[in-house]
Amino acid sequence: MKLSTKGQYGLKAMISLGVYGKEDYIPLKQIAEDIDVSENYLEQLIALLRRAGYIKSRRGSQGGYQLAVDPKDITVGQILRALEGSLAPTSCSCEDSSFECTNHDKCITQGVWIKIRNGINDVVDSIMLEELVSDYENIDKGEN
Amino acid sequence: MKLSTKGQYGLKAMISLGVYGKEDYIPLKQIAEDIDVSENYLEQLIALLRRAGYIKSRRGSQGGYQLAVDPKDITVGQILRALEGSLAPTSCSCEDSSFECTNHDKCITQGVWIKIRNGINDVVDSIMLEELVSDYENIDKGEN
DNA sequence: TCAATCCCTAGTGATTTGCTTGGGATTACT
DNA sequence: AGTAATCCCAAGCAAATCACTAGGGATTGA
Repeated sequence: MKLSTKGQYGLKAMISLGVYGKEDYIPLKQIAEDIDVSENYLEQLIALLRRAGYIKSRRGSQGGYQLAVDPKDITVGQILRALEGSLAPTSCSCEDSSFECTNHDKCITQGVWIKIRNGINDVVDSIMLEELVSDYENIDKGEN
Repeated sequence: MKLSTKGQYGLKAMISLGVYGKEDYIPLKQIAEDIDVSENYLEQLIALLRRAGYIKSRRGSQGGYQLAVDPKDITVGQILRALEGSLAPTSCSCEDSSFECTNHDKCITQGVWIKIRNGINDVVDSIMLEELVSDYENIDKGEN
């Protein structure tokens, strides 16, 4: 029942971009240093977030990445689902339900999995990226 | 972010034992048939639940398994944690915290993981095994 | 005694994870 | 126009984990 490192690094990348703001495009290299992960791997995670419409990019020299949305308009849940897929604990409790329980009316436990899924979504959709960005900025202030 | 089949089969095994009640010891074979899983695999899952004190066993002829607790005294959360370990989404958010974040004061995201963990635990600890057992019994009634 | 049952450990093929590698396309700057 | 900086993309791969299987030992009731 663990999140993969995609969710962990990817969310940190979004926080990092949130801190930089929207004036410049930040190169991959810099974000990778900030959150201590290899550039090549981070690139793949950022691609997921870009395809989801949460990050925009500019190629070439002076290029880089930037948030495509305002941190107060996006939830941690949106970010994690873009990176990890559904946060449901079983395939039979995914939102799209393309994987249905074979014995769907007799499956007692499916109700449990759906409650877990809803519980997770409630938590992560109640946290805006903005909150984490300002947490980060406050810690920096406190330490210097 | 998926539960393993341990949690899924193990919880079903507990429901099955709950339905049988405490008069007889139910042999592994019968439980395995009920929930459609191999005996050898189920045996390993039941061993986890036995070591956690939730199932008792009798060896030898006429032996088998039986709940060691009343279904109204045990939560789905206790069962899942016995099978899966902590339901925390990262090792740095486990209850025992033997895996600490290396950069523990600067880690912004740890707060998110702990909220997810608590959200999951709240859901699963609010469901008693008894509820699932009676759901099962009601479905059987409805179908025959 | 012996058949039924639980108990335990080791092995194993398939899948997923967490990357690395390497080449191509685009852009700013000179 | 050339070149360095950067993003984009797909393939490959070692290690870990998952979901079992296999098989032998211990215990108990008839």
